[in-house]
Amino acid sequence: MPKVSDDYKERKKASLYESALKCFGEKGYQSTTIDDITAHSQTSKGLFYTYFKSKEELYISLMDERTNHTLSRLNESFKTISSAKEKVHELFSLYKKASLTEEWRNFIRVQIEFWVHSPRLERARDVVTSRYEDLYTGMISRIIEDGKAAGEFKQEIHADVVANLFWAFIDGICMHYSVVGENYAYEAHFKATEEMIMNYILIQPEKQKA
Amino acid sequence: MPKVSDDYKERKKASLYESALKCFGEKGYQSTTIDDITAHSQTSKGLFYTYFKSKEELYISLMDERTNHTLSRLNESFKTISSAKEKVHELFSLYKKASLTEEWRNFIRVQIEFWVHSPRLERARDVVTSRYEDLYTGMISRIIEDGKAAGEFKQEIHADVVANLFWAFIDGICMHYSVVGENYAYEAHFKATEEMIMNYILIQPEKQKA
Amino acid sequence: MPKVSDDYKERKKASLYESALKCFGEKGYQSTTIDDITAHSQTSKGLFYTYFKSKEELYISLMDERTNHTLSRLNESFKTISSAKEKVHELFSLYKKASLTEEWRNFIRVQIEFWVHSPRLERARDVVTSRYEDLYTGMISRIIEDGKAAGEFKQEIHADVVANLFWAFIDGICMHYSVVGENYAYEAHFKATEEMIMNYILIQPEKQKA
Amino acid sequence: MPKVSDDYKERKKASLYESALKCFGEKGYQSTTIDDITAHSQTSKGLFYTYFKSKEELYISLMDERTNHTLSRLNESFKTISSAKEKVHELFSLYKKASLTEEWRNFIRVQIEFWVHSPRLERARDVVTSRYEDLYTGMISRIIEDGKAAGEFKQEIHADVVANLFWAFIDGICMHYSVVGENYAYEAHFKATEEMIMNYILIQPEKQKA
DNA sequence: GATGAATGAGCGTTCATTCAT
DNA sequence: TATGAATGAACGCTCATTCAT
Repeated sequence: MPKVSDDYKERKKASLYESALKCFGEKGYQSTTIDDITAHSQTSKGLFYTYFKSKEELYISLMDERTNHTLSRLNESFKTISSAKEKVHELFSLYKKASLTEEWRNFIRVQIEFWVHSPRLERARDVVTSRYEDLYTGMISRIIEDGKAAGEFKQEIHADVVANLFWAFIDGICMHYSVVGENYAYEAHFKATEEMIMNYILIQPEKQKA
Repeated sequence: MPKVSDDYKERKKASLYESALKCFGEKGYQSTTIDDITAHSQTSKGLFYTYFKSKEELYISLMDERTNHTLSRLNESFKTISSAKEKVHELFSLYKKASLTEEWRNFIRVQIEFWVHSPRLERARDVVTSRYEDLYTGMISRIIEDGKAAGEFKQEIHADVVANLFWAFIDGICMHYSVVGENYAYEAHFKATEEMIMNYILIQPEKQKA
Repeated sequence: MPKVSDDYKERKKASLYESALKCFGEKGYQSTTIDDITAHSQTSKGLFYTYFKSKEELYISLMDERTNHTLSRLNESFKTISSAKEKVHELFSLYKKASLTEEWRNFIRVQIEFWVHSPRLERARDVVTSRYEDLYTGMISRIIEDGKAAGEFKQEIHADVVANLFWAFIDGICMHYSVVGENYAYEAHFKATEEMIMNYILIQPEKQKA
Repeated sequence: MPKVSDDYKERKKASLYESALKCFGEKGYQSTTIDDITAHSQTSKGLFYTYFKSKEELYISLMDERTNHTLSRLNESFKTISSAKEKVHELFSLYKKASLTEEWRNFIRVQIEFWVHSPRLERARDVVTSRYEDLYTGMISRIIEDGKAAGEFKQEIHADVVANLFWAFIDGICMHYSVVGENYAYEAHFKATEEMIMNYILIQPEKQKA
């Protein structure tokens, strides 16, 4: 079955990515075997290795790919929004919405495991540092700065600290949610978190009255 | 005679716990071998299995033990504090202080890995659920309720939500910190987080005045 | 039409032989993969299997072909030489000359590996036995007998023993040379070996005079 | 079954060495599996790895050990012999005697395969170079020099060339023998080779007469 | 009790071979 | 005819666990 279209190969690879994500989420990276992944993808062990150099390479490139993908989707969402405040609100809405699916919780579990592993895997460290550190935090940081410049946010807040905290809170909530499961009132939690952060950064209109 | 023997056994076991924690933090649970642990503890593989039924049992009971220990230390700290607000402040101080040591970051890494694993290990789920859910969150929840009753905190806040968020934030920050390492401005982050939460729960006397 | 096709096929096959020889010499038979060979030949794995039934079949037929080829070249060289002594001298000259090229050392390595493998591969055993035993040794043996009949060589020498030793010495030197590499003074070794053998078989005219 | 005597371990290791040698000779290094070796030694795969870091390490250390062992046995044989000529004769006798056993032919096959592999295995190259180059050839070279000094051997011969050729001839004969098997008249071959070499190096008494 | 030798299931990875296109 | 995707048996190596001493 040779000479196969690039599109076909793309789909094969995507299917392996998806299977890997599923299995990593269910059993963890280390406990997932190549057989698990290929069985889930309905292919053979051998074929796996024409797409990926090793299990580790799959892991890194999977996380890299998903992280990039999420990032560009976030950036996409911001295109039509001009207000910094609205952008922050949009972020919370997106996470609130995403959190509904089991697939999402699965992804979160994989992501966190990847993070915790990352200090021990050189290439993972790169992904975490360059993607998370630079891009994710940078994105929020820029929004905050924009909000400060536009007079929406307080001048005294530190954009970097808020950006870091934003992701720390999101990840903390997601982690708890992914562990606790259905019983976790994630909607109420996201709502309260949004309030806390907005309180912290927004110039409060009621203060004007006083 | 049995007294001495028991004491000796207790120390052996404590030493194995300590070694396990060290290794788990450095290499991860799965990558740590029994040999790693016993070598670090200067004992033999055989002895290990007189103390623990399996590697998994060690894992669970280690985490159980540490979680209990931390919990009682926290409760201890609260004994001399009567105000709810001060208790919350004390919590932040404790975490800020602890974060300084590498040993602590190591523990955080193990803890988070344990959490992420927990949905896949029945006994781990129990520990996480009963210890974290019930005790950790319950402890904060009770403080909040006390604060509400004492007129320190707003009536409209949900104690459970705040308690959950408190741990979610702490864990999120710690996770990022343990991954990012030295460059993470954890003190500034803890400070800002404390402000956000206090803002959210405290009845603000100064606003009334203004 | 079939002529052109056949010619094309012949060239393809020759190219595969050449690539195989190169790779076998560099990495060894077992460590050479079909991919190595086809990549070096710029063809596909599929095509390989239209020319050869298996990797082993290629190995056998490659060695068979090269052995035959070498044999006929040797015989060719003898056509214009009538004296047995000159023929033996020519043999040494040929090997001395050949030894200069890296390509040749490569071939020697492959040949020796093939020999050592041969007791374990039925078909290889055939090639070694029928080609080497019968033809190579036979060729020398006949030259020796001719020399004896012509009064050039001593009557008491055993043609078979000398023929076998001739190849044993050549192979021994070549093997050491192929392992030791550039530092091996192969020319001096060939020269001394020729002297030893000539001394052993030649009727020494000068001794009579003295 | 712990706390086992050093002697016991020594025997275990020796048994693994012996099994490995047997299997390598029969199937070749690459085709021999760890299971082959441990099955022959009646142990388990796991135990193998407490004695050897890897299959390759076993290979190298096996060859190193055998080479050293042979070398010291040769040196031992020379202790009671003072004449250089007698030493050379002793060498031929030893090889003639050894050649009788199938075990010996097996060893030769392994040795030659090791040599041919050696350019591709860094550690093997070391063993071949330092043991063969330095010790084996050096040993013969020194005997030749002694013979020259004692007036037994011709002054014009090059000790190094003769030493190298000695081993080249031995290895060439052994290689052919190990391939051809029972039908190879090794005794006649060794006898003729000894004559050739002796002729080449000895000062001939009959020349004195003339 | 304390040790560490012994076991073997299990996993990542390779590669000769097949065959649909 | 030519390609290279697909397969899966096989192998090197690891490691939790057992148990003889």
